[in-house]
Amino acid sequence: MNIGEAAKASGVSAKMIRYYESIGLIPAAGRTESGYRVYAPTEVQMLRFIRRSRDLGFPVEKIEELLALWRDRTRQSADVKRLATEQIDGLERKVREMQAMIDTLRHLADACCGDHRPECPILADLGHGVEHGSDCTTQQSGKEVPVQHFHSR
Amino acid sequence: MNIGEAAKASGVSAKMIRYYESIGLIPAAGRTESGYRVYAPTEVQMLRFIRRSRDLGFPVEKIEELLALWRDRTRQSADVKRLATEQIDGLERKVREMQAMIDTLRHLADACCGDHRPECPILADLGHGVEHGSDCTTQQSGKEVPVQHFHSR
DNA sequence: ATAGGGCTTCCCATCATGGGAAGGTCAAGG
DNA sequence: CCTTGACCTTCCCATGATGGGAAGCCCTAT
Repeated sequence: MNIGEAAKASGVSAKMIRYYESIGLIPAAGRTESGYRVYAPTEVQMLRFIRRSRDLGFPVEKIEELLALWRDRTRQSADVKRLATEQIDGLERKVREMQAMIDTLRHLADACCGDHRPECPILADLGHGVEHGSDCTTQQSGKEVPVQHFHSR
Repeated sequence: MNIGEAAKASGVSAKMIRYYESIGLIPAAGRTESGYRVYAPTEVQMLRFIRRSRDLGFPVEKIEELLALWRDRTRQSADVKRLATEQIDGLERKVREMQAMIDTLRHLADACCGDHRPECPILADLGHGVEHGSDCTTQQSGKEVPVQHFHSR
């Protein structure tokens, strides 16, 4: 099995397989006489493990630990669970950060009528942190569109 | 106002200010005779605009567009709102992706008892996409811990 | 033998940010 | 006046995971 076939079978691109080898995440593959890398099913399985771990957002550094635990028959499942839990916590923190951005953006976008006129509370906020209350509603036909409540998270 | 003061006043590091200048996001600052960059309040305001935009997750490329609209007195607020909405959509997509990872990870972590024994459904899943049903509960004292339902966001 | 496709290595780019070195500048205090 | 320390300048390197591409070798089918 050469690198192209291993790539197809594992879902990891040939480029990435070489990269993982270069940084020592996987052991150096065997070679044919002409220098082509050769992969056995075991190695493809390891590549699939890496692929799935990446899909769950684990950084390569953590995958190194996961692989070590995978190979270690005397591992304690607590160690694996801790890695998974830390990963969950990290993802949740990022989600909270992005959710805060989304909430702010939606708040601003809701206050922007989005028409042909130049008045824009979004730019006003970015530029001055709410300077002149140039809310586009002040220019409109009397119909007040009150700013939405800001739900953080 | 030199670069250090502008950095403090805007919340953008001196390093980043130079970088933004080098990529043309901001115009080249004036210089003293000795070559020090000089910043006027207007420029600090622009830096604060950039800072706030970055805090909302906008990539530099989009900030360029936002700045152009900010300066353009004949802009249409619809254009600003479109940028904001696209940003919201992009963030929400990423949040959904991460939420899916979180759900999968929590599902796996819940199935792992996390004790001293080596049996681990997390590793089993990563290695084989659920091979031998080596759920740790099978080894436990009869008390079944059913796998949680998997809510995909 | 030749063509095409796959393999090899090596370099470059991404995106936004920080670290650090080498050297010039400024202000305060001896 | 000179030193000291804190600042500024430019330039190079690193991050993390990935892709693009060039130059050159190898294999297989025609």
